This record gives sequence, structure tokens and C-alpha cells, in this order.
Amino acid sequence: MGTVSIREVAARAGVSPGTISNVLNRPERVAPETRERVMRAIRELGFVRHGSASTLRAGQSRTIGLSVIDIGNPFFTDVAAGVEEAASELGYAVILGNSAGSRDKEERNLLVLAEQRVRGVLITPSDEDPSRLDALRDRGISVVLVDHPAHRPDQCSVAVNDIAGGQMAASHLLSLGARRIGYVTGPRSIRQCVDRRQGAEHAVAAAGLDPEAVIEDVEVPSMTARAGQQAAASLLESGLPDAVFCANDLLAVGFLRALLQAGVRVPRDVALIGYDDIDFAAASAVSLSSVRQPTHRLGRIATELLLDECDHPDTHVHQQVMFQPELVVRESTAGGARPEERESP
Amino acid sequence: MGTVSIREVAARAGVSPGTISNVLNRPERVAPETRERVMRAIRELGFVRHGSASTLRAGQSRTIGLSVIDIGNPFFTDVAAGVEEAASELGYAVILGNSAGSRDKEERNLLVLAEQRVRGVLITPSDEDPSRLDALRDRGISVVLVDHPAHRPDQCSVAVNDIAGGQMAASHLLSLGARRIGYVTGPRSIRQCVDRRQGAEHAVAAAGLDPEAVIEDVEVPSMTARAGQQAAASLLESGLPDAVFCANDLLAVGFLRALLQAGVRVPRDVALIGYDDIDFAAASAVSLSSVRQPTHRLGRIATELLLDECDHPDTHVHQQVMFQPELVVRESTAGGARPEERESP
DNA sequence: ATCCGGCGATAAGACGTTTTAATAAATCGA
DNA sequence: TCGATTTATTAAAACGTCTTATCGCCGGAT
Repeated sequence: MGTVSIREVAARAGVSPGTISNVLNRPERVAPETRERVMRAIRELGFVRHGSASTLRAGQSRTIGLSVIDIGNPFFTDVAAGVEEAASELGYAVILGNSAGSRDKEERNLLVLAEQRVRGVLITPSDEDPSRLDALRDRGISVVLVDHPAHRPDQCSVAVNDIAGGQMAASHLLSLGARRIGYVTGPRSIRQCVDRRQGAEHAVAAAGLDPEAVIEDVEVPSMTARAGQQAAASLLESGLPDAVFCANDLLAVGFLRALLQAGVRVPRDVALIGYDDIDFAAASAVSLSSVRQPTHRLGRIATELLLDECDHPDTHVHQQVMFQPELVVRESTAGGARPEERESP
Repeated sequence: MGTVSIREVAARAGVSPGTISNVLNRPERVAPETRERVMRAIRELGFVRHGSASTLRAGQSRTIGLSVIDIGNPFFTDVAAGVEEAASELGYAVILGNSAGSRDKEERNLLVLAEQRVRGVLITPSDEDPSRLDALRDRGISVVLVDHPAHRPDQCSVAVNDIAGGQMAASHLLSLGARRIGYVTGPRSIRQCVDRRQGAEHAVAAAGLDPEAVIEDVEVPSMTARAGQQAAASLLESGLPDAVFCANDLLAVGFLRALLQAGVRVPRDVALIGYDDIDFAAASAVSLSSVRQPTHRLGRIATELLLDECDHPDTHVHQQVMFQPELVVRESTAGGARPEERESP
């Protein structure tokens, strides 16, 4: 029972342990006949290589870490699926960490990854502080930023232009006639929220208007549907703007639900746009306009960059990949906020 | 640079390597003064324990594996969040595997987990074949089934009564007057699909009707929104029943979308119910009736059972936990399929 | 003064693999 | 036929930690 080691396989095949290792790691160096004999012994004994021993001796593992902010958000799930797919193709396992927006939790997760001596880490950092990541790099663990542009040239990153996305969303709302735009956002420590707002400001300014007068912030503590509902409640109390831009679709879905429950008509009374274009945006009560990001590719490319950096450190060139988002118009902004649309009640 | 080992910490603190190990693993055995000195050295040198060396020597790791069928399904995401949360609290890391419905992929994932010498595995098996899991158990890796009842008394499992759930859904549809019910299902190899149908049969039989005459199967190859759309297309062609029961919400969301696009009114022309009660069920175009499962708890309890089995093998008693699902009625079955509801067009 | 028990700390040997240098065997050119 | 080269295999030493048995020390009982 229990564990069968390389030694027993060696005995069974009538060779030395070193040869087993060669069959496993450099099969071309061992004679075909011997190789076949060893493979048979492995099969017959049900041998499975001890990854920890291998990692210990070889000094490097076949696992990578993935640290995301909210595994419950379909955006990150799609990214994770892309990561898992690419990693699995290249023979790597993925250790998942969910920081749930907490700095502490993220730190603990990174410690676990460091202990596991993962080959590299894919991370959507929960804040701008680079010290923890530098610590990882000092330990020889490569880091690729996901959905976050790298500030340093010696670091890979894969991101989507959030400023452009915010601009698209806001100028779309402006084109519908909106002159007061609510911006429902998560904490300011989240770069995405800040960038998307900045993009919105650009759009407003480009339209010859004053961003301060047009854009009204509603900040909520997390980026979930529940928080979106809260935001709607607060805005219903203080007075609704012409249009609302939610920093992600989860917020928008919750926001929409609360609005409809309160009898507000979308897009007639308020136009609404989200961000991420998660699968359900198209299926929600009023189908949701949004800003689409190539999520699956984000995960895949990030993984490929990371593993290229790990497996070919000499030829690897660091890249900061920046994708462009895409506006998706649906019912929630169709026609829009102008009162003359359709007959009045 | 790079890695600082226990030995250097020992030198710095003026003790032997064994003492460092004791501080790390049995702090109570070392004098408070020494402990403090060691902790300081650890901090100053930025020492991080080499998990692989530890695993190799100790013969057991602090990681568990999680193998799910579809990480893109919010049901599994919620389960995974529960798992991650509980594992993290108990100091375990989670290695994620997504079998994407493929037997091969699942097998590869399990091999990786075996190589990593994970302490245990949480798995939603993609089929009924227990041989792969037995192989894991033979290697001393505990296995807990998630969303799947164990057939053996010496194995833990956490599941939800799918027969009861199917019964709830179907009897609800019957109570609305439905006499022909479409059942949109994934492959028959998926136990959930089979059980939920069986529950529906019970409900139909209990109503004094013939299940064969009432229930009409539409089988699709995967349980995604896209597949739901296909199912709708096929049913639109062959003629719509009074009501439709989709084996999960993803199918139902896609089904609903296709129906609405074809001008079919829900629930007036067709009543529709899904399964899982994912977050978006309440937010879809016509809010979706569904059968709720305690997903997060499923993941948490499964993890707690697994780690209890690992950490206290002597006192551990195997449990087959079975939760009861809950019917959630929303618009998609409100009023229902009877033609006399509301005025005609 | 001696012995005993208990506490803290240590020395040294695993754990299972990879790797390096070395050996043995086979192939080749002259 | 002989040395030179290549090819296939091996022996043995790591990798960093945990653990077992051992040892020294101190206080208290004899």
C-alpha cells in the first residue's frame, strides 16, 4: 500500500534509479528498449512521481499561483478558466487564491504560494502597493499582473484599457442626451474604478462639458450585485440622474434590479450601462449595455507570458499587453434618456 | 540571494536547525525566550519555509485538490468560494482543477493532484466510475464527493437531494396546469440530470399521470447557456410544451433568451423553471423560478469533512450529508400556462 | 553527595528525486 | 588492431526539512 518510489520501479525494471529519472525527464537519452521496460514497470506498479521530492531537488516546481480579488465575479471566473486551460496545456497545476478584496487575505495567499515554491504568480493586485510583489520577485518567483498594467518595464502585464472603456461608456451616454451621469463605483483603491472614471471625465470634457458638474459619484464598499442595490437605494433617495454608469456588471445588475423594483423604467427614466459584459448582461431583465473585455484571452495570454518567462528566461522579453475594450449596446441604453422618446404614460 | 534556509536562520539565532523546525511546528516545546529569538531571525532574514521539503520529509502536505466540472458555472464558483474560505481558515491551499466535462481532463487533473501529494481531494465526479477515486484512496489521499452522494459507507460526501428537487420543480409546473413538460437536460452520464428527471417522474406519477406521456426530453451535450439556446431552437421547431424544466439555470437562461427572441411569452405561452438558483436567476429578463441549493455551505462542509478526515483520522466518522433543496417561485412560472390567465392579445 | 525526572536543545539520519561525474560498452576511422 | 569518440547507464551526492534518539542541565527528593 501507500507509495511506490522510483527505487522500486528501478528494481523491477532491472536498472538504476537514475535511469528512471531520465526516462521521466529526458526520455531521448535512454535507449528505446530500456525506456519501454521502464514504462512497463511504472505502469505495473502504479508509480506516481513524488512532486515535492522533484521540486526540492530540481529547485523548481510545475505549479503557478493565481490570486484574484473575487472568485464570485464572472469576470474573474472567465479569466481563471483561461489560466487553467493554458496552464494545463503546458503541464502546470494552478493554485487558486481568492483575496476577497482583503489585503490581509491576499498577503496570506501569497505566503502560501511562496511556501509552495510556485514557479510564478498571476495576480490581480488589490491595491497599488508593489512591495509584496517585489518580495516575491526577490525570491525568484516571476509575477505577471492580470488586468493591471505594469509600471515597471521588467515586468509582464496583461490589461485592458480602462480609460478608453470609461470614455466609450460615458460618451455613449452623452450621445443619448444625458447631462447628469451617476457613476457607481467600488473603493478608490481599485485602479479599475479610478481609470474608468477618468475615461468618463475625458468623454465629458471632450463634449465641452464640466466633468465636476456632470458626473456624480456613488461609492460602495464592494463590487457586487448587493452593493449595486444599495447604490440604487441611495440614488433613489437623493434623486436620479439622466443616466448611470456602473463600474462593473455585477453592480449594474443589482442596480437595475433595485430600479425596476422601485418602478423606475430603464432606459426611459434612466439609461444604464455596466462594464465587463459578463454572460448575464445580455440576459438580464432589461438587457444590459456594457463594455466588453477579452476575459478568457486575458487569462490565457497572461499564463503564456508567465510560463515563457519561467521556461525561457534567456529569450523572454517582458511585455505590457494592453487590449482595447469594446462597447456593446443593448436595451438598457436603447433610445436613452430623452423625454421625447415614445409616448408619455 | 534567492532562498534562505532553516540552517541560516539557525546560525543567526544561535541554535540548531532542529530548533527552528520545532518553533515552526511545535512552538510549545521550545522555551519562550528561544522562540522569540528564532522568530526575530526568521523575520529579519525573510525566511519562508520550503513547503516541498516539508512535505517530502513529513510525508503529508498542506494542500487539497478541488476538481469541478465547469468553473464557468456560478454553481461551482459558489462551491469553490466556500471551499477556498474553509481551507484557508484551516491553513490549507487549494489546487484547482477544471475538468470541463472531459473524462480525460479530469484524469489528468487527478494525476497532477496525486503527484503533488495533496492531502485530500474534493471532487464533483463527472461520471459514476469510481475506479479513479479508488486509486487515489489507495494512495492514502482522502476523497470527499461534492454534489454527489457516496455509494460506500467509508466515504464522505456532501450532496443535495436532486430527486426531491426535481419533484418540487415538476409538481410546481403541474400545479400550474401543465400537462406536457419539456425536460432540457445535459448528458445522461451526469447523475444530477438523471436524478432531477427521476424526481419529475415521481411528481407526474403522484399526480396520477403517465410520466412517459407528460415528460419530453431534450438532451444537449453541455449544460451552458449556449446549449440552452440550442434546446429552445429544437423545441420551437418540434412544438413547444406547456412548461419547461431545465436541469440547471445556465440552460434556463439561454433557453429563456431564445424564447423571448422568438416572440414566445414567458410564462404565458410557456412556463419555465431552472435549477440551482444562481444569483442571476432573479435578475434575468423574466425572473427565473428555480430550485435553490446551499452552494456555499456545500463547499464549506465538504472541506471541513475532508480536513477532519485528514487531521483526525482516528476520531473521524464518515458522513454522507444530504441537504434539501428549496423551491423559489418567480415570474417565469407566475400564473403559469393556463390560457385563461390575463386577457388575450 | 547522589540519583532521578523533566525540560530544552542538538546531532544525524532519513524522505524521493535529480544531477554530475564517472564507468562501461559500442562504434568508428585509420 | 588500436585508440578516439560516442552512447547508455550508474553511483553517489545533493536539495531543505522533520524526527528520533541522545545529551546536558537544573531542581528536588533521597
